Amino acid sequence: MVLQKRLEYGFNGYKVPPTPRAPRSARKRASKSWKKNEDRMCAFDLLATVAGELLHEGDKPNQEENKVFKTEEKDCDQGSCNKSFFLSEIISKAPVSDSGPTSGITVSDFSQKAPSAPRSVEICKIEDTNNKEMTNEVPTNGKPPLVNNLDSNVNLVIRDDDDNSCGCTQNNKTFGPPSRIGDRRIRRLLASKQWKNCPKLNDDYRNKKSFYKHQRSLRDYPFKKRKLYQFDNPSNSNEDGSSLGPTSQDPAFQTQDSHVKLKIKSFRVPEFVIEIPETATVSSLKRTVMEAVTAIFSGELHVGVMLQGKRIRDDEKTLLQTGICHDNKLDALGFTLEPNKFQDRYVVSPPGTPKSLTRYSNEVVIQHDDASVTNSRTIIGVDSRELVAVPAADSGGGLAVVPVRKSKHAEVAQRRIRRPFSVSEVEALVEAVEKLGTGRWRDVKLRAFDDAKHRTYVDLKDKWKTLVHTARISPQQRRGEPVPQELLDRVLTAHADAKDKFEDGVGSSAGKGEPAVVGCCSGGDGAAVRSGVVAKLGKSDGRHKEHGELVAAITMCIESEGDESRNDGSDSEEEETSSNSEKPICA
DNA sequence: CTTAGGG
DNA sequence: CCCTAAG
Repeated sequence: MVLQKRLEYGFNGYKVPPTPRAPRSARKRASKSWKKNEDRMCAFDLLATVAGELLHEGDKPNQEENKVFKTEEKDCDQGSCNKSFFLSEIISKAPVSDSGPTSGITVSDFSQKAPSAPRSVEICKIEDTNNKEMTNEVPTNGKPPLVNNLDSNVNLVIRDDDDNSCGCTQNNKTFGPPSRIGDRRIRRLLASKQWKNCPKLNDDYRNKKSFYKHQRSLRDYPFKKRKLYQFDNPSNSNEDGSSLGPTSQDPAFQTQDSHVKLKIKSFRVPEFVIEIPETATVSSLKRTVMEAVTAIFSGELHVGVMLQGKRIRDDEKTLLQTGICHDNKLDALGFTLEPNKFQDRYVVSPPGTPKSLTRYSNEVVIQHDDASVTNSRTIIGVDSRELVAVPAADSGGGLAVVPVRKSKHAEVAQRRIRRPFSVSEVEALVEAVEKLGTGRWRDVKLRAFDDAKHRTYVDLKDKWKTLVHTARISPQQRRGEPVPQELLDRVLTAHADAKDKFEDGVGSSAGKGEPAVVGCCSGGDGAAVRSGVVAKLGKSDGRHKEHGELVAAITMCIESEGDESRNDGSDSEEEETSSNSEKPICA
């Protein structure tokens, strides 16, 4: 199930290695499988997860959860809450024909919304993807409480209600340090019950172990089969508090005869701004949007439940008691996702200086260095967020997501995003290798990429590898931003030199460098074009950083939906992943 | 930590 | 890019 999968992959969309540190094999597996879903919007499933589990958990309240939710106590009812994402969820009997175009992520602009829109479900947008009237009939089978219809659809739409500034600020601090990892947060939501009495779940390996174990059991439990507590039995809570054993909760699963099935057909992300150069590729755009959206949901989120426009504060109440299960109006039930105000902050450097956005919650920094690039910028942010200046440490041009891991614990090892080498970088690399030869990547790094923190010597070595490969194939087979033929020729030469040196001890330059190959490369007008590029590029001062110009700053590397799997494979080919559409989006 | 290669 | 076996 997606749900399970998502849990494994974590909140921010990146794979989450098995608990503390799993065997390489396992991690590798996870990594592999993840790649295939890399471009998928995971927030979607995530939300589904939240919603589903929320209900599930709702039946059996627990302290841990209370802590979490109390954070939002001071909430929207006072019109003070800013930044809450309303998830309007409805249950309709409309047969699911097809989610159609609405399915998936829709980025829409809600900026038009009335500033004073009351924080009620009314403002929630409900998408009827089928254009059918949404009804919320209660099952006629006489079953009272739960609106449960296997055929029912639930449209979940996220509405950004940011008009009111949030007053629910640091309350959370009172309730203990929130998890920084969204993924972890979710897990806590899922199995918080079991952790009620476990104060330091983060540090205890064994606990973690059992925790995950239990979690798995939870996840594996067929979603539709999960039962909800129908009766709020005080004694239950007691049991909860006294038991950590996974099995202690099981009875809950079997008590009910009716359950709620939620199906999210679509949702919208809160308003945010993205600005990318016109020369960016469509795939770049996609990636950018993806990252932005992912970022929004990757942090810690607070979940609130609203019924009839009213916020349900009592977490101890059962769904039944709150009436959630009864006559649900179409939009009666709503969820609010509220990013932790302090964790979900983006860091934007002052205008004029390189833009950088930081998301602490998932410890990913999105940076953009446009010191010399005026026409390309990427802004990802959520309005009314706390902004903090942060030095743009990244020297490479373009947008980059740099994992910033501060916690020494076994953190999720996120795959670095692809950051195609710009022509200027290639040039710098070639230049360095020409002097140092291959095999001294450390030196190459120091010499030419010392200030490019995101380029490790391994990266350089890899790049060289692909460069050699690129130089050997025909121009038509190359992808990404074309590398000037001149550079490729030098690559082959340098490579041959190094080879000679090693094999024959002969240090002749040029000479025997695969003639056939060279011929292949220089042939065709492609080379001419590239030459032109070279000319324009001119001599750089050896520093690639100053030449983001060519690389439309957005080094986004979207593997186009179709052939994404190709790239992640072995040789990460050249630049702009989406070589297929290197043409400007407009003009 | 670096290299060198396979994936 | 990642992961690793070897220096």
